[in-house]
Amino acid sequence: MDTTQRTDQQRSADRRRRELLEAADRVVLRDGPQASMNAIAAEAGITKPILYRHFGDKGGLYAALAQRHTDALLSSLRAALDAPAERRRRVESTLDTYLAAIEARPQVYRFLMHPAEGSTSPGDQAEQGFDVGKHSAPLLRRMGEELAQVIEERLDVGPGTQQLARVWGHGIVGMMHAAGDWWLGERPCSRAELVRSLADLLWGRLAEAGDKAGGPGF
Amino acid sequence: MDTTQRTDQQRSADRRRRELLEAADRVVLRDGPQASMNAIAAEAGITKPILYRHFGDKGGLYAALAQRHTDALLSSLRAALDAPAERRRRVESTLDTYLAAIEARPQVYRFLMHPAEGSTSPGDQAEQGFDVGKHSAPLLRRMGEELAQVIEERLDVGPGTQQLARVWGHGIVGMMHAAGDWWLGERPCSRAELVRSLADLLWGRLAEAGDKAGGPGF
DNA sequence: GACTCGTGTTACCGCAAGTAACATGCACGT
DNA sequence: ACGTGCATGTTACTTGCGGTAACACGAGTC
Repeated sequence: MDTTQRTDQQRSADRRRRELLEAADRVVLRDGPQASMNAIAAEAGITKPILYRHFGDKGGLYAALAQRHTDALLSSLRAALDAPAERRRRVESTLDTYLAAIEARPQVYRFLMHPAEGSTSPGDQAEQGFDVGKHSAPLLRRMGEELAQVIEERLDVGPGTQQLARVWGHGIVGMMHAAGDWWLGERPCSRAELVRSLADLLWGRLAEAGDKAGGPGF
Repeated sequence: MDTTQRTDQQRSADRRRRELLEAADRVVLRDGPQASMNAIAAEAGITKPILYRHFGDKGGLYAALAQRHTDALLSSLRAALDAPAERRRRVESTLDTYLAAIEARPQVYRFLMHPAEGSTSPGDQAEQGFDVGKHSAPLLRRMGEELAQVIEERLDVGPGTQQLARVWGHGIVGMMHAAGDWWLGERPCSRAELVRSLADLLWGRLAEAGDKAGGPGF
């Protein structure tokens, strides 16, 4: 059994797969998260079963698509995080990178932010019990873990650093995501302002702020 | 046209509506967010069309259900936010209240955290274009706005307070949500530890922390 | 008793996910 | 040259869900 032949087949399959993913990408970009398998197949010039042979089910396609974008975004974020500058500047640049990305392709990120959710396979009966948690998108999870790792590697906050880093990683990512989502919907200010405000929050300006006169304080 | 009769009808309709919502509640508690209209109707001892007469469509039922829980949760949060204690303690208590809630009824909150999303009505063709943004759950939005208002009312951070308050409101809520969601899935620590860590983050411990030796810093 | 009106039903449509089962083209071992 | 695999493609189907139309019963009103 020579491996060259198998490699050939695999290569062609991989190329096809990439083509299909690009078609899917186009459709998602156009139709948002509710893009149907039929529509994607049509865009790719083929029919549904091929998609299913390549990706198993919709979740599989979703996962593959998500990974592409997640990888791309994460590498941008890593670059921002690794740039040679003081910490505050790096944090701001990272926030801005994320926001620029969701601003440029909202439909895609709207798609990415959802869990599998459409996991109601017909024959399925078991396993719908209590798989609680992990309802949030893989993208968020991955970003959270990634940031956690960066924090843990580079920051020294004494004992319990590891735990703290993970909490902070997910927390910061969540903050970024929610604020970004809200901002995208209402556009209440410029991206730069948003970035500054969020960085201020992380820099403890909330804790430092003085109470307003008259109230019970905050 | 006497109004007493109409009031009677309305009252009975309202009671029925509440019964239906409680049935829906039970189903969502059991089946999670993918609870079907059929299942809910069955739980209520009736059939689908009645649900549709009461709530219009699934989004309507979702909205009604969401409002109940959102109201309940928000009033708890407000209580925590209004308690007579120093700021840090109030923030921690608010975080803990939220986390306790999602811990107690994960399925419900999993349900609440989703947008309408199932908005593919059959006859619908228009309006699926670019309604970008507002993809996140009403619950998150409402919590964000609420917190923003509290911050704006009670905090003095100089000019631009209003804008800052809204950004912070949504950001903090997002942080809480994402961290909570992750925590619920992995249970890496106790609720109290999580609360402390998040409060530390808001208190600027990230900015204060020293760089670890050797790395490029963070 | 006919009229209406709210409550309930069955039976259906449209659509999307996912699956058989069948067809075709291309590389091979003999 | 010829069958044998095997990937690629198709059409046609099943299942399940959101949503609706059309009909049926029961209680008050004139």
